[in-house]
Amino acid sequence: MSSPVKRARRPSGGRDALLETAVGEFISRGYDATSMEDLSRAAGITKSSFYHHFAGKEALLRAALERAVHGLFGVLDLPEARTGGPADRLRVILAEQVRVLMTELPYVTLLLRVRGNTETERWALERRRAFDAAVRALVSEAVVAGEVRSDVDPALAARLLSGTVNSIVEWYRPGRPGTATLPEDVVRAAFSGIVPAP
Amino acid sequence: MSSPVKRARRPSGGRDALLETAVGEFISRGYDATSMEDLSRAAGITKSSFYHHFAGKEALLRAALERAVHGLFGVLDLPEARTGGPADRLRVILAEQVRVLMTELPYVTLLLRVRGNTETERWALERRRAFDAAVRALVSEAVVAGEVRSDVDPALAARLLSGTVNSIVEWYRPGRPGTATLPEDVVRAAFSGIVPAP
DNA sequence: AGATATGGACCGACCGTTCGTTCGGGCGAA
DNA sequence: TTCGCCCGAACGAACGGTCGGTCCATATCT
Repeated sequence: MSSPVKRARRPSGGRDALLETAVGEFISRGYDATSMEDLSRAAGITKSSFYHHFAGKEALLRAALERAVHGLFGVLDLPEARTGGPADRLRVILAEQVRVLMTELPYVTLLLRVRGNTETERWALERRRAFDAAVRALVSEAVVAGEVRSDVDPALAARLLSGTVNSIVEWYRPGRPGTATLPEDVVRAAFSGIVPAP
Repeated sequence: MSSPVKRARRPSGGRDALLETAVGEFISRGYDATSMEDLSRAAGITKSSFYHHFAGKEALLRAALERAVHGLFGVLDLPEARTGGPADRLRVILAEQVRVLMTELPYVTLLLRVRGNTETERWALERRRAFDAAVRALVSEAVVAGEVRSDVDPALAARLLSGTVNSIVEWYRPGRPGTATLPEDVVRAAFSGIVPAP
């Protein structure tokens, strides 16, 4: 038989498990405030062992941010996000963006906290801007097509939309009750009000 | 004549000017990634001179966070925020919260980035939670009073509201055109949709 | 008025600590 | 024996913070 599935024998695990642990630490303390020793301790190995799996601290950040960016842009490539009226496409993208945010929570959280100190962080910021620009263009399309009320500034609406969706990472935690319908709830809030009149 | 107004003769200025400069650096690089030498350079004085005005790095953070918290809680004490129906009070608080966010932009921005690494940061987090709890209680009141549609989960609505409002610090910059009506625009977006149907 | 003392603002040099990273080697499975 | 995985010890750099002292406008003394 061919080589079986390589499974982690130690609790520290392989690259992916190490990355997940590290991202968790980055999120709870902040990237700069987290030392390589913090990461090693959380993973159950020494600092020098960590360098056997990753070239350095920034390589960890890079790997995490790439995963988040990949997930986010995957939403834009979805078939349902590329056909139909602008308002419907916007609905699909919103709901899917929320879903990516839920499944890739730690990585997207990290992406949303990047400040642009290093080349890696600046790359991530540029990708975020590109994503937001795509959403903004879609809102403009929807206004022109008359599919949303004309008293909205597309730029403002797009910013508030991004802000609303992205803020979910501040409180959503997987496995908590009442969040199964979150993507649809967010779409409804966006189109008919967060606190709608009766 | 009595002693005249003491005015800063040097560009570096007194405590307030120093604090403003420091907060600006904290925001653009992140608190942990900003060194005391970065701050001194930005203020035009040496590191040791900076310690003449502030006890240390954390004292700067504390001063900035206190200013932000004070501004935010001032909104809850407004007369219009304490009388009338829950929906109207919510409207007032939302608009005023946006206004505080605009006038105290750098300080509130810093407050929203705190992670809880030090005692000062944990205090700030606790104050933020208290503010959010007040808003959440108000949303619940509005639902009970029938002033908003009953298909909203008050907890979710309150979280999305906070997220939407707070996300403004990510893009709002003073003196930019088209933001004069921002508080009212946010209230409208919250009650009838960010991207409202026609 | 002129000499002297006071105190706030500022500075260069330095301290101990912690940081990210490197290095040489140990150890068990294949 | 090789190779993946791991380790303790150490590196130079940068960090937050301290120290003794200079400068100078103003207040006080003679």
